[in-house]
Amino acid sequence: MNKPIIRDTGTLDGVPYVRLSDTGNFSVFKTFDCGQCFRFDPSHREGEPYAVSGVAMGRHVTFREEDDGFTVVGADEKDFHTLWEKYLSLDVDYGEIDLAVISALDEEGNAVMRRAAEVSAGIRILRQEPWEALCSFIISQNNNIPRIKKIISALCENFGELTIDGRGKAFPTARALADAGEERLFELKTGFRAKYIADAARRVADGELDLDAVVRCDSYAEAEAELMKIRGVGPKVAACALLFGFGKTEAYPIDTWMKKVAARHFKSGPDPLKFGKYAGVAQQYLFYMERYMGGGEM
DNA sequence: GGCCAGGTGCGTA
DNA sequence: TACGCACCTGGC
Repeated sequence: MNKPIIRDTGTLDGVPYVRLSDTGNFSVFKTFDCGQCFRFDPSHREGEPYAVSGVAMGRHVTFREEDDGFTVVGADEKDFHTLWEKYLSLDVDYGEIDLAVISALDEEGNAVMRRAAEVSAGIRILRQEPWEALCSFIISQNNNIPRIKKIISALCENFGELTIDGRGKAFPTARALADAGEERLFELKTGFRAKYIADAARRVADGELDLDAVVRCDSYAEAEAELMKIRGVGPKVAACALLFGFGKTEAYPIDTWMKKVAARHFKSGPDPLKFGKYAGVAQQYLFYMERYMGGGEM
């Protein structure tokens, strides 16, 4: 695979930026539109190239599409290499993964996967911070995306630290949410999830649950079991957290959309084990096709 | 006004 | 083990 090439660096109104080319088929739009993260929103003006802005890794940042790549605003060259290249999974060969996921099933299944990979081309599985991903997907249960974003934004506003450039609030630490307590969390409209967030925050803050150990854990079953000790974390929430925050690309979250796509396109399954290490990417392609492309009809 | 939203825990057979 | 059902809340 080609490594991204840095075309230009500089500052605009005192804010550093890095412009990149040779980023493969990477799509800012699809990556941030596919429901894997909840702290970014479109920020371009009408008629301008698509851009999203938000806070991740404790920094305020903008990703803007360019004709030959994209620009990161709010980062210098060093930030790009130490933070965003990994965050955006630009070090991963998606060409190779695509080939693997569209040849993992039988003939009929492969045709569906080819279509899903085609409409999802450019999506990257983000490597979000473990605690943020875990907490976010606890909030996501039995909930819709606008409200999920609203709740997370309220948590950040109330309990998050200011970003280093002072333009936003970081995702609150587990300690901050543990100290806030269930009642304060409930007041921020988290609903029945307040006790779940409080339980997760307490376990992490107390060191009872070591998130870094879960990241390092080679066994998916063990990692999943560890997260599922938290009240309110079932297989779906665990899988989402592990996929989007713990680097477990074999995680295969099955939600209502995946049930729809299975019913629509497959007699049974598909069997995630057939996708092996890249089940999570296959899942995201199928999910995106069903959720955002109306099921992938031509 | 009832149903649903990227589920989970709990009670019941 | 396998269901059905309640659950906070906001939008349609």
